[in-house]
Amino acid sequence: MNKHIEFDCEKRRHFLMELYNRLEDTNGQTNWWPADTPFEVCIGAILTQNAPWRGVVKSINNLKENRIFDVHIIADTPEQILAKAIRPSIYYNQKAKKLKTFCRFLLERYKGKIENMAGQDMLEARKTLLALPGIGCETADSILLYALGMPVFVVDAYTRRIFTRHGLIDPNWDYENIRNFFEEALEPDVGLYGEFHALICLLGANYCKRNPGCDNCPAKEIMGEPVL
DNA sequence: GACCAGGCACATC
DNA sequence: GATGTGCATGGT
Repeated sequence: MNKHIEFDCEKRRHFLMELYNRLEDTNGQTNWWPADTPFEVCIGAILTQNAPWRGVVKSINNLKENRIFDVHIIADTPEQILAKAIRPSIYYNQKAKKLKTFCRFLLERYKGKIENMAGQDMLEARKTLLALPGIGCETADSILLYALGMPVFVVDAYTRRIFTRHGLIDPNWDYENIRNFFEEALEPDVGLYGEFHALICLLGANYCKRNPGCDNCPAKEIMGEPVL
């Protein structure tokens, strides 16, 4: 027995677009992901794992100020030095390893440029990224969408929490189930996916964190009363 | 001072 | 294959 409301693709598309438009009306264009280069998107995607974004900004600034922010230099910098620079991102020892592994991978396979993955088939690229240690579904999809401009819907903790809370997805669904929920219903539009994910994150951070009743939430009218 | 945030890997059952 | 646990900062 599923607890969530089931609705066909067309109705779902309608609903999601209504939600998207409402969130955009409230917040405007987010222009997420904030990064100067596709490489910076990748580094940010790894650093933001279970960490607030403000810490990631500090970490990236530290890397830049220390002139480490370069694929060759990160690959060759001792973990301790990296860890010190990315301390504000939490789990800095683990993440220092991840950054080095990722940069070495880029150098070995793509001449140090993530852009060189862009010609690859999307599913192949996804598989390649997921095979790397430290890159899970959300991180891989963030890289595919925001660094490579591939139409993948990024699912994060907020997406799960918000849509579960309102009875729109099943609490037991895994990452792929939730991704399909969006991708089946929406056109594969990179701009739409990028903005939608960002708006969901804003919604989560501003209204859902410690507000089970969803008071004052701009999307409540469309999403309905919380059921969980 | 407690709580928890835009995950992931690995151990254990 | 499902569930639990370590990682370990800094703002509220």
